[in-house]
Amino acid sequence: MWVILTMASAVHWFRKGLRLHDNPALLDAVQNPTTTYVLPVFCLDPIFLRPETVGVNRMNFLLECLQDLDQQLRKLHSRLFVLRGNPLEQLPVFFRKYHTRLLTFEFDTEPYAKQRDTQVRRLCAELGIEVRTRATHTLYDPEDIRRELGDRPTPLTYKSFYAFVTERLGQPMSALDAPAPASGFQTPDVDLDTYTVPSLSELEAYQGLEVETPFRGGETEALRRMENFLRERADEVRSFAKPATSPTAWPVASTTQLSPYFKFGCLSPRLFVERVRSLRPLQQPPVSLIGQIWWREFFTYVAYVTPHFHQMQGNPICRQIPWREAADDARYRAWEEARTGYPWIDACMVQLRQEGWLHHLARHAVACFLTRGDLWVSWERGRETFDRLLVDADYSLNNANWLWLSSSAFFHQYYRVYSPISFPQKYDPNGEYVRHFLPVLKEMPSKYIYTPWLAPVVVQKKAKCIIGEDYPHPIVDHAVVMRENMRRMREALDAGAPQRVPKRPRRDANEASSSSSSS
DNA sequence: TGTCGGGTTGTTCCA
DNA sequence: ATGGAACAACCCGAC
Repeated sequence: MWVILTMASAVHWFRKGLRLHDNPALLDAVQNPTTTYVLPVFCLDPIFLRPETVGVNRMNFLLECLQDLDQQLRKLHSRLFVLRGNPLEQLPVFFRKYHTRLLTFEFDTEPYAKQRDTQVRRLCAELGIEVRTRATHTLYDPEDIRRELGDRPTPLTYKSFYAFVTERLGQPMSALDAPAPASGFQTPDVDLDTYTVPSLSELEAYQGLEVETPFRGGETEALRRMENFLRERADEVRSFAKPATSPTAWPVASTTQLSPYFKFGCLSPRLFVERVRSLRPLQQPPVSLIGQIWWREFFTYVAYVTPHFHQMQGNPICRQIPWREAADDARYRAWEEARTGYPWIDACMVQLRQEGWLHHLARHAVACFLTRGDLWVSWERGRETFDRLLVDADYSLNNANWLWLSSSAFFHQYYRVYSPISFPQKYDPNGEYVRHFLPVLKEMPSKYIYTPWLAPVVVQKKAKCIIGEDYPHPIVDHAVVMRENMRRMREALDAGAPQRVPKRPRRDANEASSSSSSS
């Protein structure tokens, strides 16, 4: 113990980036010449230890990531130190105990992380600890993009973002290897029985909650899944076109399902891009597999530089739309609890709750239904549900996609509405997906699987599913509310966009100029 | 403060 | 059966 107390240490703080490969901040700690020991740390922040915020499926996934990380580190004769509590309180105690001189971590763009990390930096300055960070959650450092953009406005379309970044920044950095066993990775052999990775049952708030997700956390699993997909489904990788994949494929999904691993950084996007590029010829962005990583890049960047990105109020790129009052939440609850009476929507919501994952187009369908399509409930509420239930819930991507689907930002063709009936019909005419996730409809004839309320009573009886008793009546009439909502959207745009020039009137130039000469 | 082409992933109807 | 137009008409970015 005396020895340890006199030797300086470097701490690598894992938050996301839960991997050993392509982790330059970890390598900075390992290779730092003025410190003897490396202490890999994760801090279980109580702000995330609540099932109302982080659902049981994602919490379990996180703990599995930490277990895997610990095991991988032990192969390097190191280990993971798991601190419990607010990092601003726990880290300094740890720093003093182990004479920390250097702190490294992966740069994080999220608002909570930004303010937390600012405080940690301040604290380190007081303690005389050097801080080094690396931006490795995305292909590029968002600060590099911001610097290149200079005074230009933030690109709000995929194409303009992609064109600008590829032209100005060229290829992303290549992925780095994990630290080798002989890399000088030294971790003191102390506190063996403390700072261990907890099991789910040790987290009080999660006791008694059942884990249903099929996703197993960790870098090892991420790499295995990626290599497996590249090997077994190479043709699909080459021809991959996201809009052409099926949202009803189950149990073998039509996509890679790597999103939970990207969310926690179990898998480096740079490594993924390099590995996919080894297969040729490839489909091109935006629909290609690499194109998907660019969507992540685009949304992460815009979320980073946009104030109040997670809400309508004060968000400069968000349409101001008078969504239904928050107090009137019967519709929201029906949606979240899979009781809308539209089998396609409800089946999706059951899969979301059980597995913590939905195909991208299924997310589109339920998001459109909750907001501009049918229920006219604020996208912020749907965002909260996704944030709690998705194993892959990511601040930037989740908010961006809700902005998109509610046609609040990025996407503006609000008259394109997903039908909860004909949309799933083209992928799954027999409704196998619905029958699996809503067993109450298992016996319903295919003709009525998406519209069971239209089935004659004898058919309902024969299927052992009486609408109104065993399965609810539709909460709204899609054909009717869709029209109403389009009109509402039109009104909201007229009211909220004074700079907008109405197309219809356009009488003459004089009138237009006199009405707009306000300053 | 114009114009126009295009926007990862709509639906319905008709030929 | 598949492909194209009507539906109603948005905003962004490039010129």
